[in-house]
Amino acid sequence: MSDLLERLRERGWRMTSQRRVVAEVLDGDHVHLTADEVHARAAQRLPEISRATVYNALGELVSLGEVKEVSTDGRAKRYDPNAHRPHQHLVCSACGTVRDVHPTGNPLADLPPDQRFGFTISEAEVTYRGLCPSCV
Amino acid sequence: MSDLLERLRERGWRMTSQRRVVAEVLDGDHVHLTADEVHARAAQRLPEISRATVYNALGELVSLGEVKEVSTDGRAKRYDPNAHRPHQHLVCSACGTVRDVHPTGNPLADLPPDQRFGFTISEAEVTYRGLCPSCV
DNA sequence: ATCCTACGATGGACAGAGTCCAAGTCAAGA
DNA sequence: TCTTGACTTGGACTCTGTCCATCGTAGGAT
Repeated sequence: MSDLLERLRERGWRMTSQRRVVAEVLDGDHVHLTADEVHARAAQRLPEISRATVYNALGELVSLGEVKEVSTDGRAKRYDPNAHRPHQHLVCSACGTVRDVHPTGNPLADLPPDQRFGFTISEAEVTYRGLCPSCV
Repeated sequence: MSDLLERLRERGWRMTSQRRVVAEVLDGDHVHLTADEVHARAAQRLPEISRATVYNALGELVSLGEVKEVSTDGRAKRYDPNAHRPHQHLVCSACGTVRDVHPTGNPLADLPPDQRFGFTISEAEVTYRGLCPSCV
């Protein structure tokens, strides 16, 4: 079944029903749920799961590198399980929908040394904003 | 004196002591303050200025296009008065410092049509993350 | 210079997102 | 099956931001 569950088990993540449900909710492509959305979906299967547990599990998945946090709008963070293939995000300014996209080129290469100001740069995050087909 | 103040006056922005102080605090280069930081600095000069007023003024400056909102970390938004020259941001993952940078190339051009999924894209925001010289 | 009034400021209540903690529960190894 | 350290719970708390009724004032009118 789920690759994510497999990997977590292999890495010795203590499996509880709560963690399983959170991981299952996040599994898949083009998933960009907020913590509250994850909680709501998890609660459909496990009604008494608490918000704190969801936050804990999400935080651990992020630490493990299995999920990426995405702040698209300065409001709730979204959690993106597609952490293993580098990609960027396309965000609808109206409805907030998020899509994974794969631009050509490497944005890191576009930052010349004299623009790095002594920073040790580790990543470049690109967010494309516009209106999605349903919102035009 | 301040270009920003000049422009605001010309555009008929009703000038109050509070608004003046907020605009003065924001004036300058490489300024990326949070609303609370703006409030703290404004309060040094005008002790009774309220948080609501700062938020109102910031919101209006953003609507007027004189200031850009930047969410670098999913926490407090930062306000960037350098709204007239397009630029991107370099953020220290440790201390949160933000620098304006000017990458070469146009990130919008790096998103091929088949990666636009019917969106009408209006901008591309690039955030470079890494460690600043003081945090390495 | 003074008056008017619509627009702006105030602060306190409220809301949304997230963190923390003490106490209870349970996964998984012995 | 037992044990125990790790996990979960829910409520209190923090931080960021918004809302609103009331009060104050900038700046045009006189």
